Amino acid sequence: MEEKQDSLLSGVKEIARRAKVSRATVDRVIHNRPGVSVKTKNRINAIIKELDYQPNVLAQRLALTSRGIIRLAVLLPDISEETEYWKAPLEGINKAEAEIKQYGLQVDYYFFDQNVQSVFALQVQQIMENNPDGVLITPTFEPDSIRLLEYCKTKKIPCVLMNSDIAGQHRLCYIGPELFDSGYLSAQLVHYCLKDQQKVMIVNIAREIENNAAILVKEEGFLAYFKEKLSERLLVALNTTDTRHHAVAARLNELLELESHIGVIYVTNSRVSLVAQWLESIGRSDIILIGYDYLAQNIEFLKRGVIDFLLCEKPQEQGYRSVMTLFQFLVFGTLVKEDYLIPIDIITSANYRYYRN
Amino acid sequence: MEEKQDSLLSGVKEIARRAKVSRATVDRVIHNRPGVSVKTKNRINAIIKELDYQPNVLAQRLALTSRGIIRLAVLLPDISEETEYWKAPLEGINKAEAEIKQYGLQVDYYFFDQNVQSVFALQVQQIMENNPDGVLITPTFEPDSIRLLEYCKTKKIPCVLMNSDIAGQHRLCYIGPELFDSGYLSAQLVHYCLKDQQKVMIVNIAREIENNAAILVKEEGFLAYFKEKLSERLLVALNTTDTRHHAVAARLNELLELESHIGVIYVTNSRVSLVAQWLESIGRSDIILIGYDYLAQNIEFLKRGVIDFLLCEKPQEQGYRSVMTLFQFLVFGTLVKEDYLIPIDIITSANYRYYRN
DNA sequence: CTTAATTTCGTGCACGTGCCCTGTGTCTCT
DNA sequence: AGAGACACAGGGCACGTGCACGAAATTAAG
Repeated sequence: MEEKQDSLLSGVKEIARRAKVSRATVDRVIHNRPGVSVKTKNRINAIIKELDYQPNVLAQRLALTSRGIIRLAVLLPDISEETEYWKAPLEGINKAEAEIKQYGLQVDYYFFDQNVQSVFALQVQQIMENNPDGVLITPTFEPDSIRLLEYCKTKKIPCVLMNSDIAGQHRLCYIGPELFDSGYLSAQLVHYCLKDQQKVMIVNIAREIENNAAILVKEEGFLAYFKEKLSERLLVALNTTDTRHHAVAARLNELLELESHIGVIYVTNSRVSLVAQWLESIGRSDIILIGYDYLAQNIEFLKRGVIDFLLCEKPQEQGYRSVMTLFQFLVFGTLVKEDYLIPIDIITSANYRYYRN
Repeated sequence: MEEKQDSLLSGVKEIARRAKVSRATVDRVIHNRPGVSVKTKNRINAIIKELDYQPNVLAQRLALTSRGIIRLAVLLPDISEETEYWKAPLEGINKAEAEIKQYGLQVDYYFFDQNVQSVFALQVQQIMENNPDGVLITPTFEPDSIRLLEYCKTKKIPCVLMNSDIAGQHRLCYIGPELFDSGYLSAQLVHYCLKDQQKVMIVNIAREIENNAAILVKEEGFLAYFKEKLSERLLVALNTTDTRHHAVAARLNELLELESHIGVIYVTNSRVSLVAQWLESIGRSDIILIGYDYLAQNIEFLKRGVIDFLLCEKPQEQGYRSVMTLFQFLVFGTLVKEDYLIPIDIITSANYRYYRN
């Protein structure tokens, strides 16, 4: 025995003392390594349970520092002017990276243009060739995403999906909002604001609407609410794949001509600022405008009362949490029980100051 | 020199190697301890800056384990049936405690009845006698709270205020919502929901209304919105210090008799479930109801559509963050730049599933 | 110049864990 | 009886930091 017999030693030492074995043996039991008889194993496990032993996370990580580096592959849309949104998840990822890089972790970034599927496919290929220890992707294009997921499954590489999900695929977890309920919630807000005899316009602005799962699911949720509580006849839809301002404005003018009793407009993504700009230009401050995401330009319109509600889903936290989940899993083997569904936050001009993305 | 000359040692060792001194000297410089010549100090500081040295938090804490325990005093309302709300901050505090107790930290709890000032005063006295290293309080009664704050100031004990603030007092920081804007936001929601010719009822239910800073400030914010955007004449006020259900219901019935065109009711605290119960009993599902806090009973009414909006201010996170702030300050000397204003979240039947207190 | 006082700096241990090595005793099979 | 497999003991190193103690260098006092 190397230990003093009296005191409240913590951790493995104490277990070893009580079980009258050495630290090494306790260590073997804790890590399920061979070389321990069943009898001893049981005895040690009983003591572990009795003491409710929790390993000292600090010491654990510290000890792990000396081992080899772990490489994470992160696949994200790049940050163009038109998709400023993706800055936020990236910031979250950077933050997580900064926190854990000193513990032997490295993040490799792969970017793609959301409008160009071939680049996405290429980056997926790259990731597979580089053989990372963990993967984090936003599955913008489903077929290639599934290819990557299959690869991860066979290689037993944990993969986290972020921002939108793919049903029925094997993955470590999904971290992001429940998009259906996001649309449903929007409809509920619309309902509260809607006066008698007014109609609602639902606006999709994106280069690829049919391939954009996020938009489609939100719209589905939105429609579901109207079917359930109101009537689909109150809805007027507008889709435009031309995302330039004048094109959007033209379509909106056109439609407003036909439907004069629009009381609320719901935009299914962060492009709501285009509609806000238009609304302001035609001087219609009476129309309620609901859209997505805590972006600088959206907040400006929110302050001025042009945009009334912004729905936000903590993109920064999504990024941060995704990386941390991979980290926890790879380093400590923390098993992930379920998806982490991000809250759907409602932001107005009265509470945006306190929001944290 | 004890170091190998070649490689990428991290941390203090590397600095020591470059400065051609020992780790201990670097250590002294980092912690501003005496015993280092000005020349050496400058040289080391330059290298620290050059390398952008960040201490390894893990190793830091680990090393601190051996030192004496730090005691935190926490002063909270106790959890009675009528104030279930306080369970949440307590849970947050417990969570933080669990995380940091293995690093030599201990939390002492002091509870009081929100209706009995004398107990509060007594507990304040107790805290001062026990001479803690850090203090966390919810300043329900202002005079005694100020007494404690003065004590902390002279003794240089850090003190965090949670849930509501006291203006102009010296303290480490305030962690909680901006209550004025909370009321203001409620009024904004009311405005969106209000139909023509409808009036709004504002309801205060509490034993002590005049002494309850939280209620008063929220009400102020609410009124401010109406003065600014609508008219005070649309408001009907109801105060009751009798918090039993039948008393509240009686007062509500009375008032509804006089004012038949009530379209929205705003309850300034978590007692909103009392109003919800009454609304349901008289079968008025048309009246919009807005109140506070993610409590089980409130959520039940939210699900059933009796309550329409709940404003929530992450009470659990408030507790967690308060303790962690004290911990960071006491253990690492992390200086606290400013108050942490908690977001004001809007919860409806469509997004409550994803809310995290 | 010598000696004491003071300043300046180095060494070694501790924190709890993971993982390696060597040695020793025990049991089983040939 | 000898060989091999197994179950452990015991020690050691590493991770990066904080700190007590002692050694060395410098300065002040005699």
